[in-house]
Amino acid sequence: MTDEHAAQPARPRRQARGRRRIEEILRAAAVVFADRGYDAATTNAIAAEAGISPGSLYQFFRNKDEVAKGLSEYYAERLDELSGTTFAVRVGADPDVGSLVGGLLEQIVAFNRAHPGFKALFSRTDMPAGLRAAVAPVQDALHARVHALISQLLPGVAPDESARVATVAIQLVRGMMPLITEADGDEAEALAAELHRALVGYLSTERGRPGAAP
Amino acid sequence: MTDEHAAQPARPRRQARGRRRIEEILRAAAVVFADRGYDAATTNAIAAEAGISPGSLYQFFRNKDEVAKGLSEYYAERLDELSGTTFAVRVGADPDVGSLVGGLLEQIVAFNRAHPGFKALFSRTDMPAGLRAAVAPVQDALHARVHALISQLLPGVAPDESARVATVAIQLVRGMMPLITEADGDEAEALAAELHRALVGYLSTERGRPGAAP
DNA sequence: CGACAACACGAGCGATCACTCGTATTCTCT
DNA sequence: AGAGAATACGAGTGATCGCTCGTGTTGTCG
Repeated sequence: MTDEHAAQPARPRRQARGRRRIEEILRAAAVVFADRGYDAATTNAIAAEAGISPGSLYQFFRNKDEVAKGLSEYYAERLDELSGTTFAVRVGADPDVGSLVGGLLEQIVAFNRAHPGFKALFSRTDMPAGLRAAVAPVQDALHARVHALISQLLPGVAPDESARVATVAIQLVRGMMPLITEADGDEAEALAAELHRALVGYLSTERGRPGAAP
Repeated sequence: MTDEHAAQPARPRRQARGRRRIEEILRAAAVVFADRGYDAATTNAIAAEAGISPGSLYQFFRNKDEVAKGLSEYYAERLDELSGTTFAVRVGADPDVGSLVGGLLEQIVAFNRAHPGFKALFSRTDMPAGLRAAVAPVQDALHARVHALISQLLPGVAPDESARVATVAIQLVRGMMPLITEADGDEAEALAAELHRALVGYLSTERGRPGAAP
């Protein structure tokens, strides 16, 4: 939520009250995005949820896309907190793909449940241009992390191929996440288990030197 | 595009001209949905693309959601044409999952390329309520077909589990399709190959009686 | 305290969009 | 031919929404 290197128009020195407001607005935005989706969410509804006036929202965010950007940066920080424990797994000589993916998936599902607004910003297959631009940096950061992990898992694979594998793995998870988070209890567990199968199956397929087809 | 059993308000007896207009409107809707997405598509833009006035569009469709519904039914018919050749595969005693999935995938990718509006209606993870309702019948029909196929592929699996497998398989494809259709040439091929790996890997994982781990 | 900036308000502006309505033209059926 | 239905037009309506602006309040710093 910190705000580095600004653009040309001098940005205000935030007071403590203002910083609290920003947090509150992002919390409200998450709520509204979560249950109406980004397009249907109105800035007035976000302001109302935050308990402030529409004008006040624009004291802190230039427009709706900037709110989405702020929220996505917030999520990026929350993900960074996980990365120390989750993504920074040291893969040994003989990695157990199943339990590795299992542990990761469990945390990712938990994260999505804990942050219902997350999938409104990240788990969309088609995004309006403004939203896409707002979340792109965070998407890229996530991809870099997953790519690093995949590279360790598939040591012999060329970087551009492992980058593609990372893209695909992320996309598979993104596609399934709405199904999982919207299902209840047992069905959610079962769907998560299916996603686990899919990922493990995917990452375990032969990917050797060209020419070898079993 | 035929129109069965109407609701209570008596529907007009369509003339040949009207039937042609409906086709033209759906074609226009596909174009506009494809390059702006459903939410950003305006009914006036659809009318303009179809070369008619906004009022004329509403001679044939009650509202925007009905246009989406009409288009999704059109796509359903196109998919039905494929089903004779594609989905009605007789699975032998020893099915080759790889080539089966490969053949299917090839046709599905081709279908998505040939019908750019398709993914705007079907490959979204979050849909506005009206759109969801409009495409639900077609989604269900597609699910039934895939489920039938999966049941043949996984003979020992209980119906509710194979239904879930069908849901997951469809979702994996839906998630990947935008990536594939928006990539160009080689990258699209590579991504399709990755999706193929993922599906085959997924459908080939052990799913037997509990307790048996290789 | 004085002054200046940050924060806050909420009515309302301008633009957009789904959809309507009055009217005119074309088709179909007898 | 003539009547009624279907098709066609397009300016316009009502509602929504992102965002602004004038004004007032609170915090900060000397």
